[in-house]
Amino acid sequence: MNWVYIEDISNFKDQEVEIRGWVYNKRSSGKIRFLLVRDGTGILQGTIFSPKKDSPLFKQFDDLTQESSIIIRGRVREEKRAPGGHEINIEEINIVQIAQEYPITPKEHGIPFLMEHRHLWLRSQKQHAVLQIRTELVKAIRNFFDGRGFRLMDTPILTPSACEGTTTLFETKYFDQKAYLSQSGQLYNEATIGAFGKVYCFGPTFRAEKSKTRKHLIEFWMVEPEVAFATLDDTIELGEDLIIYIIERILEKNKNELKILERDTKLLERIKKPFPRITYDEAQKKLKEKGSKMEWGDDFGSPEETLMSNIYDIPVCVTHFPAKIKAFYMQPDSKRPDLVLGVDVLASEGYGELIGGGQRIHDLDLLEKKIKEHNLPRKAYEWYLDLRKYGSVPHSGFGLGIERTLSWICKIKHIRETIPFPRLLYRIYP
RNA sequence: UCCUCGGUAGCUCAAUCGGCAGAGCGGGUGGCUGUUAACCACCAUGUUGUAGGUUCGAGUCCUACCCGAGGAGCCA
Repeated sequence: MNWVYIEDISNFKDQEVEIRGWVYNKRSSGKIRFLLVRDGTGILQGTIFSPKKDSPLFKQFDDLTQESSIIIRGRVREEKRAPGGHEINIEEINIVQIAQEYPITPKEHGIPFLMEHRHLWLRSQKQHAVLQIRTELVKAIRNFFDGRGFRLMDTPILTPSACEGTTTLFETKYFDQKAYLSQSGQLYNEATIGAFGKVYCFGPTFRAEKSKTRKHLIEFWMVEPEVAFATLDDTIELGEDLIIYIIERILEKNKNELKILERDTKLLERIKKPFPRITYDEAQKKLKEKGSKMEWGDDFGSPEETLMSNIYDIPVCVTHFPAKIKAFYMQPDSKRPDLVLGVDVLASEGYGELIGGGQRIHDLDLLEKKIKEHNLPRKAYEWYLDLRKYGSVPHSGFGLGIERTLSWICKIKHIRETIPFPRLLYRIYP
């Protein structure tokens, strides 16, 4: 018999097929029974029809519990009354396992309970839809960079010291030395561009910050392109192109998932290039007018990010930040040395920073000076300084947070639902 | 780390002034030939987060602790 997946069911009209999956729900009405089966690709309604009450199929149906694993066989029909428009007349049920009483019922549950059952919660429709979009998002990102000739460079997760020094790192043992979990692959990719020209890394990132908000994960995924000879403007344009490519791709491939999530796709459809650009100076002034207490020299707070996304209905690029609120490697603006050539791309609809990046310092003397100013251990950065000794070039890049981007596209309230097993402050189970 | 809120049946919640701990879902039993989180009838379900205190009497008041949620700072 023909084992098929539910997503392909419309190709098997009036044919005998086999479906392997789990009981999503069941209903009965006297001599007709309805079985909703889930197989990871969709949900299909099966019917059992019998004039006799003591039919063996009915007995099997009655034994089934929510999430029991089964293999069913029968003929596929088009059926307007069935959810999804297709239905299977069940002729045979093969019970793989009768599930114990399933904790997640088709009613409401609280967040603590669902988080405790994350391993099962993934089976629910909305969670399934978000993660389905996640796989498409990752594929889109890879296609985008591969299609533009970027080389994938996997940067190390175990690193000998702080990449940026400022944020908190997870410390671990490396035999008889200390090591830290990576919080960015950027510095390493500033080396690989010397070998490959344009590169990207895509991997997990760890931040031991005690952040407890809907925008933070302790472990998250980030894609970081880096391009030799690229300026700030080049990197902004690359970021815009990437975001637009992702959106177009998901709008095309994930119509069904976006519908399940009740996402208003009009807000995504109107995102076009170029994104509005605003300097830090202008942004600070504008925010002050709108009632923010932010002074020149302060970094954007959460209320400021929200204010910004109320002003614009597509993502906005903020550039030219005060040097003192940004990382040591950022290239100063030649006209205003107190500013750096950095960019933050803030999402629309209040989803915060999607991209952070900019142009890096390529001058050896300047970089040495900055390392000293930031009290960083010079020895750890010897290799990084080497890159400025042997054919140094202006170069730029950025990092885009996968989960932030996904929560924005799906309009999910909390970032914890955008990764199968979120690592959060105070939660590492399951 | 700080601020705010919460913890009662498997789940979601209710319980008036401190006075018998209860409803829906889920589970069980029966009914129904097109259900859409089906419906109808009946049945069972409790260390009220933990420890102590006040009181004739505590889910309710007090103290400490534990766990969780929302937010801030920091960031992608």
